Amino acid sequence: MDFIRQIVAEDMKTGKWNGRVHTRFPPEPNGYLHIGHAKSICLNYGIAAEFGGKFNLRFDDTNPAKEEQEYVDSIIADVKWLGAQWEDRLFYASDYFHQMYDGAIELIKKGLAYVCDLTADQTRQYRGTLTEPGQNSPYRDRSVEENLDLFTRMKNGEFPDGSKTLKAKIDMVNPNINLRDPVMYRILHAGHHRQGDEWCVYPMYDWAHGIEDSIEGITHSICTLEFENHRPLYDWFLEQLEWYHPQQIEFARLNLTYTVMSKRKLLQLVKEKHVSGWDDPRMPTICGLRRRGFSPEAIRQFCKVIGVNKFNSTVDYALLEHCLRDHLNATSPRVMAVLNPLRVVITNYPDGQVEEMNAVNNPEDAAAGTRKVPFSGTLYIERDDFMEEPPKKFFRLAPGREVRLRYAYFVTCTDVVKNAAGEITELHCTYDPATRGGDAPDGRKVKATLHWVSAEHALDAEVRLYEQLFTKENPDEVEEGKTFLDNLNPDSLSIIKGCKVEPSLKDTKPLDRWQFERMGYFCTDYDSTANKLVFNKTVGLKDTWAKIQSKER
RNA sequence: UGGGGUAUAGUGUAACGGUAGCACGACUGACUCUGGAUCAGUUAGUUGGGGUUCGAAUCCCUAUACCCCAGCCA
Repeated sequence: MDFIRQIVAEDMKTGKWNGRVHTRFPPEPNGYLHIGHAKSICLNYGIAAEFGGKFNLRFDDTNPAKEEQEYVDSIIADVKWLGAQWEDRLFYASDYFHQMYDGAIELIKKGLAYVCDLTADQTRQYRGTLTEPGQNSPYRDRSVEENLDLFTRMKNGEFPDGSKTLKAKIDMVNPNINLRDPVMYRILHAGHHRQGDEWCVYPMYDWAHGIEDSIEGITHSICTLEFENHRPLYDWFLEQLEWYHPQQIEFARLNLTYTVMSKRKLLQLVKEKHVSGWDDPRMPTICGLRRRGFSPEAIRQFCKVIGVNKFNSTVDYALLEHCLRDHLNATSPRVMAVLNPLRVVITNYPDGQVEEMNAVNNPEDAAAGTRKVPFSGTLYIERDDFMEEPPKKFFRLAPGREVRLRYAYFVTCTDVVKNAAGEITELHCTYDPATRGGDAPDGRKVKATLHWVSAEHALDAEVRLYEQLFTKENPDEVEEGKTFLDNLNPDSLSIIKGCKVEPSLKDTKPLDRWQFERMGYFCTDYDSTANKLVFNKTVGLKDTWAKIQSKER
């Protein structure tokens, strides 16, 4: 059990919150959610679910300059897709603006907040530095009446942006800089995506967040490590207000190898078109992973196994892939698809004959049933499954060698047909009619089983292959003068056209997940239509042959 | 140089004064109509130095390293 669940369990035992558990996920709608957010969602929702508590989805929309409805919509869709349930508790911080305003008036009346006329620049100077104390603002000792009057007029829009702020009167020499009279409100004559033009002052995070949690009756306010320095402020505001006071707990955010997670950088990748959009299958965004073919179960399992801690760490991307394969293996229907087709003619197969072969849909799941796959005298197999001069450990097809065509027949390669340039254009094989279905009655064995499609029945498809978006485990590790963009992998996307897939894929819909036998897991793309099938490679199967090859190289 | 945090195999984590365990990865092998899956096994760790204790990853001292904080962002 992680340290946060231990705290919650202990609180349940002592009755600290009267047996309640109430968590929340509070995204700012200024970007798309990514796998790091999934960690937080799974943590917060998971704790609520496990302890019989409640979970809120709340938009922390206190900065109209950066926030948009588009992000709100995507976040709702992503949290829902991940499986977290908030029932009727979808909230917006901006709906609490009146309560925040009232709270500010209260603090002014207690002499704990004041209107300050210092500019942003001056505020910075008065704050001091990490090692030097700050100085009191000359406006710090205004009377309650004057503060009330000025703050009201700030709210009414009488002053221009940046001309005044409301600050908490705490301690300008505190070693924790966050406590040196932090700004509670700034003037922003900006329309809010939900509140319209009602407000000319907007609350800052430190002031707003505790109030939001307090209003919603949150018990455990779980956030990331960088807010640890802010906890004294979170506590201070709620103590002075004497409002209901949740406990803030911080945990380490997720880092993943070969991945950038900062909103700024993800936004840059999108804006500068290094990727096709927020849902580019190479992006670590939830919508990107979804389009890539990830399942919510796989992401949830990943969030479970990485654990929760207070120290920074970087999780190996291979662990994510492991969780992915694990779930996809159990659930994905198998299908045969030839990505790089090589034509095969079965020379002794009766002219014009077509047979329907029985194929298992998912050997991991008997309930998935079987299907028929058409077989004929002209087929396609994978080019990589044939070698004219096979090295020792290559078990697949080669001249004179017999292999099995999955669910069909044993075939033996008799001839290699080449064009003028010496490239292999076609293979001639013979088949053994006695091996129909894939088993030899005489018990003889073959070392390989190949996937195939019937040339006449196959559907054309485009397949998009992906590699890591970055070439370095840590994309932010760069030489002087370079940026993470210099670590972009130029080969992260390759598009293969002219792939041949079995006819059962005819009616596939976007987001359908498949295993292309022996190739990997694939997901039907949004771009796919009945006339033009398009698949994304989610992740390859573990490939021992590829490993042998790369070792010998 | 101020304050707040954190250090366990290659990676992610557990052990809460009592045999350092699990997972991923890597490597062997078995099995297999997916070179998948499955199964069996191997590999490798408590940041350094002191102390307390019968006994320390755990408690104390000390050193070191890393992360966060000087937005009218969250």
